[in-house]
Amino acid sequence: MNQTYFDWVYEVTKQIPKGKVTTYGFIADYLALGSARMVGWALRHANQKTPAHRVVNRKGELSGRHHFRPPERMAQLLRSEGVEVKDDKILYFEKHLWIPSENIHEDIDLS
DNA sequence: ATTGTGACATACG
DNA sequence: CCGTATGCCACAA
Repeated sequence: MNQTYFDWVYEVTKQIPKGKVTTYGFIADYLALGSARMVGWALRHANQKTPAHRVVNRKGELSGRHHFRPPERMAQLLRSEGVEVKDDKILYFEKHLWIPSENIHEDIDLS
């Protein structure tokens, strides 16, 4: 099976530690391929194993919550990991921010 | 090949 | 703060 851009997005997303979050832009940046839009689009196709709730937009807003069932689940998952969420925004966003390019030291393998 | 579609980001008024 | 415009580019039809 040919791996696609989507698979890379999933791999990066799976590297996000519990209690941390990152943005669509940083992921796109790390991949140096596609764009932030592609990341969001890819995550829409993400399976349940992908912690897509740890990816938010640049303002720290849960812009993808409508794709969760129910939508409140995204914030719920984040809170359960110690991330404070208020009004669909992450509080102390910078404190929880996790940047792929500064934290992933090994290349992602596509098998 | 062409068109439409985005869970975005940035710039501008 | 809000709305609009533009760039972005993989993917499906």
